[in-house]
Amino acid sequence: MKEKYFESLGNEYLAHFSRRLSDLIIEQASVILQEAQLVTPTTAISSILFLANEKDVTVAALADALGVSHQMATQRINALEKLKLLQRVEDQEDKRAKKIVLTELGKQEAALLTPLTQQLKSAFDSLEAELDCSLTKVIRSAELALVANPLKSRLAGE
Amino acid sequence: MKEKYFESLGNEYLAHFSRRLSDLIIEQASVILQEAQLVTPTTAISSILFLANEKDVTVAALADALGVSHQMATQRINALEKLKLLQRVEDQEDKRAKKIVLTELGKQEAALLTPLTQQLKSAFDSLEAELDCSLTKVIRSAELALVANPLKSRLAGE
DNA sequence: GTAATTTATACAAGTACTTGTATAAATGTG
DNA sequence: CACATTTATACAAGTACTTGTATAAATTAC
Repeated sequence: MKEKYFESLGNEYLAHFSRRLSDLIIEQASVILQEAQLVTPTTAISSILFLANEKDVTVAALADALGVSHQMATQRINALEKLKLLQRVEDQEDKRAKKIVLTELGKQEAALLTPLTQQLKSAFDSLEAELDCSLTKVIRSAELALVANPLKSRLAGE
Repeated sequence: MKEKYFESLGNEYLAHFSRRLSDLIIEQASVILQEAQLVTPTTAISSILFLANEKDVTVAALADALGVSHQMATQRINALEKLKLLQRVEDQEDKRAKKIVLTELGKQEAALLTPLTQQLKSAFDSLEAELDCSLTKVIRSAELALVANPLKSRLAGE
């Protein structure tokens, strides 16, 4: 098989490969969720589990906990609200804030998701064992390293 | 500093971290391109360089070379055409096909991009040296491993 | 040599994310 | 206590990708 041009590319293609890996994982995890009759989008698993375990969660609290922007949290919540997995409830003390609570359907999802998440963890363990590398740790370290010392400051001759 | 909930998450959050790394790299690389007065979007660097080095490139050839879908190639070409970096030219032999050629502006970009890409490579080398891990290789290996043996087949008890 | 298929391309809509902007309620300042 | 600021939320548009659908030209099949 002739080698593709992109296969000769090196680490300057890292963003591309990293994005592809992310998309692939989401795709493969979605298959598993769908087969388990779950409606939660893969990217919302962590939101559902967090809401199942915490009380008095606001948009801001969810965003902070999951390490995403408020805008992202709003959009994920909108998606889950459409799926009738959660509801926004007015906060009586602070009328700006809204409490986010799982519906009955949402709680059922959470109950099914919890064991599935454990299984997914073990699937990723199998992957990391095969690669002989703690992929998650390395990727998170890379992010921290780039935040501390961005590409610009790593250019030759700077 | 209190640990965020998401920091306690393990590899089941791999897709999220991988996506974040990709976005961060694109963001940081864009800064460098913009400061160099370049208009090429980061994600189109490889397209520009490929077109600068190859003749008679069609949409299909570009997609194949870069390892992306035809739809993606079409969209990237559309974006670069809007920026006046390339043109579509009717193929006289095969009237279905269109040859993609860089404009003068596109060639200027390519001339500036070539040395910058080398610098970016060394910046990534510095990152990999710091991590003591060939990040690109690991990420590509992960993708190949997941294609060969998807998450579903890695679930405990299968 | 007409019909079915394959090849080459492109548009449109959907997902997950971003930034920019907006609005309303709480808080802090003089 | 009125005015400015901060906090909490949300909508809208833009990017990079996906899938689904469409169209036209070349190839193959009989």
